[in-house]
Amino acid sequence: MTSALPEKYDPATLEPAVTQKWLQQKAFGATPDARENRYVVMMPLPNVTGALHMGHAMDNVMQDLLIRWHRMQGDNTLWMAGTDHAGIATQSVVEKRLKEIEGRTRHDIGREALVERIWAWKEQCQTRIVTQQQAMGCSCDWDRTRFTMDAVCARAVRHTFFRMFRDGLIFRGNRLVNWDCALQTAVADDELYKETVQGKFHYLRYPVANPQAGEPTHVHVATTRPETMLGDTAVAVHPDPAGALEQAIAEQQARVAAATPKERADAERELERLVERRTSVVPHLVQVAAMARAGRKVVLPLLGREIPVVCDTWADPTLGTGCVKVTPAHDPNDYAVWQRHPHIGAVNMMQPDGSIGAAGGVYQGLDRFEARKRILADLDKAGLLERIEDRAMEVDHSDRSKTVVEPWLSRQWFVRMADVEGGILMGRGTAKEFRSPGLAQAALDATNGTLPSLPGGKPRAQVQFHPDQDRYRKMYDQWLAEKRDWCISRQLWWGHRIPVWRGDMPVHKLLALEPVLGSALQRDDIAAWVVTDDGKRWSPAEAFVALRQPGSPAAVEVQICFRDEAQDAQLGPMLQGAGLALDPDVLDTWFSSALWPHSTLGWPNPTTAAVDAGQSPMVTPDGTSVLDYYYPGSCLVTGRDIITLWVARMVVTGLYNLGDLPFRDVFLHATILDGKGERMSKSKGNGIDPLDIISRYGADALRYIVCELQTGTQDIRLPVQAISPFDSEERLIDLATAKQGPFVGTYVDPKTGKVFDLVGLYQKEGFAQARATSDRFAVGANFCNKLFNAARFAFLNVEGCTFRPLDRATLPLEDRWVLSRLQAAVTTTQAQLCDYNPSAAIGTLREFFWNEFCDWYLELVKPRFRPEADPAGAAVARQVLAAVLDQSLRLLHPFVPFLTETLWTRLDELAPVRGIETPFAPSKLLVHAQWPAGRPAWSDAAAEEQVRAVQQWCVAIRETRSRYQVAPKVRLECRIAAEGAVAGVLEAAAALLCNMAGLSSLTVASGATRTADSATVVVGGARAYLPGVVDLDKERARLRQQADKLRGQIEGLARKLSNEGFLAKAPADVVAKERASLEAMQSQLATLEESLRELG
RNA sequence: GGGCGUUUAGCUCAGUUGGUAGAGCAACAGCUCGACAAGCUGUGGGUCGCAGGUUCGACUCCUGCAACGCCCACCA
Repeated sequence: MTSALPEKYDPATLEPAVTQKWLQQKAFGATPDARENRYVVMMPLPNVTGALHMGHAMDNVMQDLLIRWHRMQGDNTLWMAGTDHAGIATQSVVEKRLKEIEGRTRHDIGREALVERIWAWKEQCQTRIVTQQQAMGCSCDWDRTRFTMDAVCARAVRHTFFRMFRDGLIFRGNRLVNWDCALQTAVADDELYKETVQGKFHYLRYPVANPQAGEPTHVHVATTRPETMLGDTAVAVHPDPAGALEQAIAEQQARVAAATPKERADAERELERLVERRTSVVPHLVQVAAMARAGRKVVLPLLGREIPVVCDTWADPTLGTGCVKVTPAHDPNDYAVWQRHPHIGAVNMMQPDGSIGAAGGVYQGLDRFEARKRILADLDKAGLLERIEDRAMEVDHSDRSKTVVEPWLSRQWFVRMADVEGGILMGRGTAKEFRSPGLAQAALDATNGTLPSLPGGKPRAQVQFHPDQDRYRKMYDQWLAEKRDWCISRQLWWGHRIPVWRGDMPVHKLLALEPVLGSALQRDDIAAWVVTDDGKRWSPAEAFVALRQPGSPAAVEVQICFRDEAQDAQLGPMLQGAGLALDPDVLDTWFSSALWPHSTLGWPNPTTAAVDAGQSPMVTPDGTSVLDYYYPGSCLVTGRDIITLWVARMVVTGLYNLGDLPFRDVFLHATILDGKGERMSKSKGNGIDPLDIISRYGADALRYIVCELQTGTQDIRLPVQAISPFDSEERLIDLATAKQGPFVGTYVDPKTGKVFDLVGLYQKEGFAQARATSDRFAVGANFCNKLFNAARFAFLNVEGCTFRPLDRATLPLEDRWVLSRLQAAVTTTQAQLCDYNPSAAIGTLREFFWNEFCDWYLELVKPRFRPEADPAGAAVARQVLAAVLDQSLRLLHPFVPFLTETLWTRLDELAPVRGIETPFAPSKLLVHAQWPAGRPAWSDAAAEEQVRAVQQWCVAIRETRSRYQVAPKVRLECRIAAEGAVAGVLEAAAALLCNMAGLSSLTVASGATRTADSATVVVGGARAYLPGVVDLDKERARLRQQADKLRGQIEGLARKLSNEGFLAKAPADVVAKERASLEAMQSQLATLEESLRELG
């Protein structure tokens, strides 16, 4: 069977056939074997929130590039694929659609129905994602694909939670969280974004309770969120307002003194403002501070609750009124005040849905924004609203629901990231066990090379960031250094349920249970804690002792976690009988993705991992597990936006569970932006589907461009147009200027005013689906077309090629040259890939293949394939051609795998054995072919030098022809006046030059003379005459122009070389180089001048 | 407010340790010559954001400024 190529390059038919072939042959499967060298990449698992966009394409292509490159280098290569359930993100997408399309909320349909819909959505997304990845050529081991909520991952989550819980690293605390009132869940700091809103700053007056003579009757406070006053538990004032203000004034004076003229005015204005407060504010504050010390109170307006005045340095006499209302349950700073003054207490005035709770008195039930209006109106009526100022504010919004988040006091689960007393045992029970001060510290040590050595004394590996180690490590370090506790509970319906049974229990009941519980709780698959209201935490054994002491609390909370899920069913009923219930919350999605590098490999026990039907086993017949073989991995490829969210957490859990890093290298690729410079994202609806690009340009073109775009750390702006679905003729709509439509990912066509759908999610709603396109990818398609056609030409000529050992020294010039250039390309490409520079690597290959191989070599060898040419020469040319094509296909394969694989098959049919001195290693599939090694022996400086001369002459002659508009078909006679080495080279290469420059004959003689109608071509110090090209005026002008340009350059160089400073201080080799180049120019100028004299 | 990044041809971007600026696309002129018009051949185009400094010499190093972007913190 032959695989003859079609006449035209057509990726749309070629690529699916290749995909099918790869998948059928399971070409990407990974199985542990005897090889020591392995290469493992864990795919940054896409969320099942929609289709992939170009940002994912970048991520996937970079990984595939590295994977294919390493696979060809002979590494045992695993690329693990999979998807993330993405708790809040997925649930909110499904909820949003429910709202948009059906106008219903999750509460309308209920928990079960919603979860069911999310599963259906997940299946749909996952199918689409895998389709997209396979269309892009991702060479993942598809038989090991995981999902963060599948049985294998779920078990790892469970075990990790259990271990951390048992180690006391997971705890439940009453903390202020960012509350999303729309989704009704806590969200992490990094799930927030800022938005500037026009808000108002309200000055309120709180009456003093029973004011005494000489005391102010009111205390003034200011707030942007007046409704939070319902939760106020104190008013704070600085303990020493006068002193604090004086200090601020002194600091400002110093600033004025040091200010640049430009800053001075502002600094002085600020100083004046502060000085003015000495009289306008401080006397009042001093009185208030005295009242605070006297234990005086103020009356909370509207509610009539008396609240204390406290002294706290949080209240800043330089700002606002100098006094602050304290709302511990709804403001992080006020929360801190509460921690310093526990007696003031905290009042949570808000319900989970953002409405006012029971503490809000008559305002109960109102939405917070409605309550704000009513409260302001009522305060105004009571004469307690001093004034209102407009003010622009940066307000936190939830990334998922796009609504304002509220700081909200609630009980949540946390992972302790800070150092703990006695440290933490990392990798417990493994050979790599070590002790770390804390989880965050372990991750910091991992990038600083300060992890303790392995038990044998060998130093541990260190995480390295590429391509800018310093910059990205700084980001990572800065974030981790805060060691902030990680809030892991989410009040969602979609995710891993928190596996803790808990409930309040009267102490006498707990103590009565000791005989039963005592022994059970010592098992190593059960962990339990007893927690008191005031935050004490005891192990059960400690609790049984402590709770018998006098003064112990009457009730405590009991928390129990089982290591294995099955125990929930077995022992749950008993716990329920004792008044405990399974925590209703689910885990933060990052908790499961943090485990990805080992959960996917079957940790904690690959032998018993419940893989899906049809998947590859986790353990080979000889007993090697994928976890042992493939962990730790090699390289993590991702965008810099999740260094903190994900990278750091994977390092933490890898060290904690296994005592070893999940990867050594982190490759951070560029971010893809849209035409407006905004990051592509699913939630913004500006992400374009790689399949749209593929359908127009092909996956190889997409990959080529994505590689070319990845230069270093530069973000990539990708202007995108939609192809109008409303016209029969193609019409492009610029997405940077088109207005957004009603739903995410829909836009309005400016011409027809009709809405179209770019993300393909609203067909059912009747919106026409539009494909996106970007002409940037045409460049990639052009390259593929060139590759295709060059190969086609080669195939016309290599048929019947047989291998016989060639002696390079005897090969014709052009053959030695192309092998030398190939060798250079191999070495350079390898270095650039090692350097994580795909753009440079594909640039090198393009340059070699197109500008050297196609433009010169193919043209140079063509004569040898003509029927009248020497058959022996043709045979050698065939062999060299096949060999260079072979190596080129291998080199290009990681970049443009589909086309190269297709061409490889054909090449194998036409010339099964290829090589120069010895045959290259064969392979049926290019995927598994051996990567070209550098062959220093193929470097041939002499051949390169000679071909360079041919090229220079050729270009110079072509330029002359072009200037005189000599038709390409017209073959010119050429006489070159040259001697010595130059003449030798030209004589040897005369045939090549005639062929390339369209010459009928070439004579090289020291005494060559021009005819009257000759054009003159000057290269270096030699001259060529092209008779028959007459126009003496034009010729003179041309030569003069050349000479003038040269004179300018010579003048500059001469000036430099006459500069004594340069001669004295510049390195000798630089001076020598400049001298040589000056001499060369002078020689060429002399020749030009002589030519001009000849013309008269 | 703190930290980081970017600014080079009309566009998108390269430019490794300082030695007079490169590519692709676009533009212009000419080519249907047996692989390729998604191509071939040739041409034009830049005060390297601005101002100083170091140096014999600065796109490159230092300082300041401007514009744009990102991250972190804060905002009663």
